[in-house]
Amino acid sequence: MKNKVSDNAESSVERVAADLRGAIAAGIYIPGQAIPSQRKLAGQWQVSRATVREAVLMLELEGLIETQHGGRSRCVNLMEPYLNLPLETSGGNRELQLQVLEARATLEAEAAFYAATRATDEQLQALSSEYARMQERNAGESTLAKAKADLMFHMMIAEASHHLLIISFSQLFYNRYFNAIYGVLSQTLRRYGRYPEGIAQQHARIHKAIQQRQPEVARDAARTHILYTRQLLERIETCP
Amino acid sequence: MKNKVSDNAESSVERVAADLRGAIAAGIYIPGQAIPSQRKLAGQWQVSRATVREAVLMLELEGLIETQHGGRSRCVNLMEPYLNLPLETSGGNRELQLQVLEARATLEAEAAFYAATRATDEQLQALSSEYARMQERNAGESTLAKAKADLMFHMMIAEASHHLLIISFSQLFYNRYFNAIYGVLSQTLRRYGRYPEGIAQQHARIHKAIQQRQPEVARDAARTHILYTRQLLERIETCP
DNA sequence: ACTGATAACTGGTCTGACCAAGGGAGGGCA
DNA sequence: TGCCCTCCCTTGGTCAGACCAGTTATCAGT
Repeated sequence: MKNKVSDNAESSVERVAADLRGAIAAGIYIPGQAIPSQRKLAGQWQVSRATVREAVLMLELEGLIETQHGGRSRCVNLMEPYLNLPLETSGGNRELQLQVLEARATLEAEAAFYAATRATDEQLQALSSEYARMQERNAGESTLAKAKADLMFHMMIAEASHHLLIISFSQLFYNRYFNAIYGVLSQTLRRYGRYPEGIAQQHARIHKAIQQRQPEVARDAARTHILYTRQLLERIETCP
Repeated sequence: MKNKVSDNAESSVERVAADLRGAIAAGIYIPGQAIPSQRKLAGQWQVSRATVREAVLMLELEGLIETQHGGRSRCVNLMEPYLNLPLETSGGNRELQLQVLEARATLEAEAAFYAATRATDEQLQALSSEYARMQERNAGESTLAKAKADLMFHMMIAEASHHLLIISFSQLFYNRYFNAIYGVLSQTLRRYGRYPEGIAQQHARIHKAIQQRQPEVARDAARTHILYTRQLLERIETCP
């Protein structure tokens, strides 16, 4: 008798598609980043390219990846269609900045949590390098460069979370609200002339927690960090 | 410059998929009925079987067709998942019978309309043959046989409509409510000993209108026919 | 440093073959 | 006669290798 529901004898293409879906969901392939070519995937899974093509077609119809003749196939950002918020983010709108930072608090906290849980050793190492680089850069470079270093640090944490939704959302978030977020940093720097003590310490705490794989600590550290930033903005607003 | 929206240079697989979709939507392939094999489709469209397979896969993921290893691929009934109504249709439930006939009035009317508009010449000829056969059978066969002949006549009209939704719905409708519908016929026959005058005339009118390709007339004739049947049921109910 | 040709990719399609599973026609059995 | 079983053909699933058509990175020449 056949068992349609839990059919163990799944076809090759379904197996490949499931693996690929899993890899994407696990953040092994980052949205916007190219996935291996069909030929490589075929070799990797020991199936023919025809089978890989059918699997890739399935994922494409599901909206997980997109292909381009001649170009490489890449994984799409799942949040793209759902994040069409107005982006008048010259950095001047305080209310929006505050809201963005509130949303970011949750996002960063979860990203840090999962990064501490699931980051690969290579990612931890890369994060460590980037952290060191950020500290160097902190002494004597332009505000923009510091902002970008800060962004890179947080983005790497998001990617290390291996969580497709977090990665997708983070990408869009940082792309669209770069000004809103780093307008805070800019104003802070203008006011204090340097990073406030807290930020460097918080970055250190986040970094340490992730490196030591302490998810709860990392989540709390990230959340505290963002809310601290938010507080800075409020202070600037109320005490010009 | 590329035009993503109205890209004229669509790929082969997309063209084949579109054609196949069109053929199914046009009722060329009836739900439940097998579509040509991939090899035949490949020959038909002058493309490779790999391309056909990708097109078929697309339609399968869209839920339009289903494939079975070794078996033939067949077009699915779109309404199946949406028609899980209770089917206690022993033919005794008067209220349900009335409701069914009301729904059928609209369904048959539209089917007749589109049949008169889009039936192929072959289908008109087949319908004519079936109509003649139904008349012969009307003189001296079992009630069940008459009911089945009646059903066949209406089903052929539905198929000639070349309207996927009408065909899908008709299939399920007649399968599930056969008893509810032909309980009416059975009771009518028991009461009058033969078909009421009206029914034969109405069948003739529907048939004639479709043959002469008069959509409006066909629609009206079909609607009148079903509502007449409904009226019969009410009369039986109120005057036992 | 910039530009333009070029070579090395990529995805899209084709061919022909084999395997495995369903389905129908026929023969054997009761 | 009627049922069941087997065999064979067709079907979908997979494979290998090839070619075409776009993209992209490289590198020589300006």
